[in-house]
Amino acid sequence: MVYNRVETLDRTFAALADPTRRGLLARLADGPGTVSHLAAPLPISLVAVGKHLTVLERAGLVDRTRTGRTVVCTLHAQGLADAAGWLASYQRFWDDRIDSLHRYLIREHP
Amino acid sequence: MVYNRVETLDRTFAALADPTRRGLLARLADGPGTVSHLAAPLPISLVAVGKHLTVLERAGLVDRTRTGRTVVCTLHAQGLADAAGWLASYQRFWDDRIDSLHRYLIREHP
DNA sequence: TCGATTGTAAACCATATGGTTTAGTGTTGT
DNA sequence: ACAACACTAAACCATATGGTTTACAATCGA
Repeated sequence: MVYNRVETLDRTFAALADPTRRGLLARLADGPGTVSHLAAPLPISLVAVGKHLTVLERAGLVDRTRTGRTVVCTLHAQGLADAAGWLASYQRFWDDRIDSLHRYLIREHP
Repeated sequence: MVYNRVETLDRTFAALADPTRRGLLARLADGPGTVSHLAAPLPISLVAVGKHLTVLERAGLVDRTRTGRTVVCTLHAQGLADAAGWLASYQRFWDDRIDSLHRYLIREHP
């Protein structure tokens, strides 16, 4: 595992520890959205949502692309895959029915 | 999923966000250990390790059982399984890559 | 052009986190 | 009995986090 990956895992798990951010990811799983659109249903300010999106971006979980004056956010699953890959190394502790090929792919091609 | 699980997910992901705690889990994957034993190779105080273990216990990731004056810690994978379960709902966002890699391996290395 | 819209930056606040040192509570071995 | 051991609790400190309000920059539409 590349050393830099450790810091990324830190950021990824820390990003996932907040329910607002997990909610944003769940929303983005249905498709891209602008910052305003993502913030609209939430009970916090637009500024706070912007900060959450910055955290998610630094964790490698979302991409932000500015087009004009709006910023469209999309799910960037690499961070999620990294976190899942780390957890997969512990899968034997709770799941006997493991797909060995899947584990092999995670391990050999992270 | 039970509603209360959300707070547990918060604690679980937050616990996993610290490299010292991930190291403790990796160590515990090889078998149980006392607090002193777990702390010995680490460059921080025993007190700090004890706090980390409290965090891991509250996150449902380790069990602590006192026997005499020593406390033996064991991996409790339910929290890890919960986190992996949450991530699994996003697996379709990166599984395509795994599938194509699988097809590549089958095609190039039959 | 100019006001409205979209988003970020800055400053601020309360609380949480990760570490320390020092005390304290049991437990063990001699 | 009692000193050493294993761990936890308490107090403390520096920094991080999640939220606010206000200010700012950039873009769009009329």
